[in-house]
Amino acid sequence: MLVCNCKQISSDDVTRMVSGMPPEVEIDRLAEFFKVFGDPTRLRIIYYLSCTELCVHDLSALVGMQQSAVSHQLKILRLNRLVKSRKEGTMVFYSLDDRHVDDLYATALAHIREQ
Amino acid sequence: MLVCNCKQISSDDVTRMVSGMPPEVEIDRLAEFFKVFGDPTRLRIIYYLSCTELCVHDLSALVGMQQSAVSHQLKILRLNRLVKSRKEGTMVFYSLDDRHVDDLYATALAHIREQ
DNA sequence: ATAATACATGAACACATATTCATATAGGAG
DNA sequence: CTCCTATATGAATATGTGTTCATGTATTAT
Repeated sequence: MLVCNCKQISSDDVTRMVSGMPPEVEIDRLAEFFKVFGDPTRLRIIYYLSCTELCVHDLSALVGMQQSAVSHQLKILRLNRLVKSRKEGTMVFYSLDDRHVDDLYATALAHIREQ
Repeated sequence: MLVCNCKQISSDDVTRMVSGMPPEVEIDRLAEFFKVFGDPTRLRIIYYLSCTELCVHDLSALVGMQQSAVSHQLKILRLNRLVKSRKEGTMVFYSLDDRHVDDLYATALAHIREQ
């Protein structure tokens, strides 16, 4: 790996940086994970589920979208282990399934609220 | 806003949830912000900049992408105030410009590393 | 002046993604 | 059984996004 010498970065430093880099698989999973939060509809769903457990119908009423759209998004959230579901009769109740969600939410909110 | 009564959620609770919901503009900015982290190339750039200040040429060598691609991504990072730039002659040095970046990175990494 | 280097940017293209529509499945009521 | 409700899912479509290519701008050197 060649690097220009504009700042005279030693090849040791380069080696350290490159080897400290998380493996590609992890970077990809990380990107995938952030992408899940990168959609307003999913963020609204996450917000409402942070208030209380909700069924799909209630969620779609609250976010003002069709049931199908909400189901599709819930599947993405489920696959990324951000929500879990519980079946009760014909209904499925969803709730948050990750203690990191609130942290991420709060940190990101702090960022965008700074000027 | 109508909600089914499968869990007998009081209309007071609904009002509280709905009014506690961040305004649409904020949700959109939040999604936009997370979207910035939702790309492997940008995550790699962020990682290298978390090690040290770097010029565009070095960055493109490190991430193994064309200078143009890196410039495009740096613009996105700059517009979202995650990196700042400093000009020195013909070169432009980039560095991280947000104290929340490390937090987000660490929290998300903790999530994906759990099982 | 010209040449060379560093970076930025617009256009184009390929690919991903969110929503809608239609339909399928599954459970409960009659 | 049939009907209805709740949810899931595949296909289609419109929109968004990342990369490349070509080119533009700016600074330095000769």
